[in-house]
Amino acid sequence: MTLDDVDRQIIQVLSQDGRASYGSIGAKVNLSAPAVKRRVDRLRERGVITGFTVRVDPAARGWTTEAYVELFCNRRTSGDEILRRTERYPEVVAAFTVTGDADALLHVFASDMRHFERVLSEISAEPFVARTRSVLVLSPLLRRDYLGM
Amino acid sequence: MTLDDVDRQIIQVLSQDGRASYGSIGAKVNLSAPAVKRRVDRLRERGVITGFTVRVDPAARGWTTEAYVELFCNRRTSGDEILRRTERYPEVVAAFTVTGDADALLHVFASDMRHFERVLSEISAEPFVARTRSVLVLSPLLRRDYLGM
DNA sequence: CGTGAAATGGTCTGCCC
DNA sequence: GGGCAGACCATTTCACG
Repeated sequence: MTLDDVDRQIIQVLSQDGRASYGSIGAKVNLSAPAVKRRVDRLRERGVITGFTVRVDPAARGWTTEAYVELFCNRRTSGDEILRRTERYPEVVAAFTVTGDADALLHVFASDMRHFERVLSEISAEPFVARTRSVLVLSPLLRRDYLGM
Repeated sequence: MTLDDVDRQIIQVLSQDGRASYGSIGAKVNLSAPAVKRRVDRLRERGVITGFTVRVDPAARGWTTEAYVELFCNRRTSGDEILRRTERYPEVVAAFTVTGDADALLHVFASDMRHFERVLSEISAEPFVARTRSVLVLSPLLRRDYLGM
């Protein structure tokens, strides 16, 4: 379960370039390419690295509307049920149960305001949802995809 | 600025495996490897694809505490200033200006509650911050890194 | 857990459609 | 815009320290 310093360095390099070759990673962390590969394979097996993705600019893809939607549930609704109902919306990119007065928090992308309004009204109509409160993103200031810690 | 259907398919494949070879992508979208590469290069030039990253499980990396922090600012603080002050915290992975009573929203990861409390008090002590309100994540239900739209 | 070499397979350029 | 061919480079597996 413990990550050593080299593991952290490898993750750091991959976070900045997920397609970096094992050789080039090795050059930065003073390791040979096979050694880097073995470490990456092990990090995947251990579940630290869960995969690789492309970073897409939401606006450039045409997703101009971004919001966080707080969900207030009627009865005590389980996280599993919230997940099952909300993951069917492709617009929902993240969902959490949270502390505070709301029960859950959804991160939502939509192509425009009309689209967002439609999705919001559909989510609001889910049987377990009592009400919602939306916070719309005005300007995305920072989007990191890794932590330098 | 327009993405055609093949571009969307390529992004979809890359979102599931950011290290997929151009040949294997081409097999799925009925294109040759060089054709896929040319499209990916063009998507990068146009700013649709901003890069490639590794997907890391926060818990497996030791980040067990996750929170959203709403920022209430004293005077009218510009987004630029909020960015300049908050990006110095490696724990802050995302920042937005938002609608509603709060001025900005921060997405924060910390190794534990003590760590989070320390970061929160440091952020609260920033001169432009009047007060904060934190929503702690209990269970991450869903983390998508792409939209199927 | 590391290295170095050898076989495989992917990338990428130039050229043609 | 896409396909093809070939040179080049990365990945991957192996034996070995």
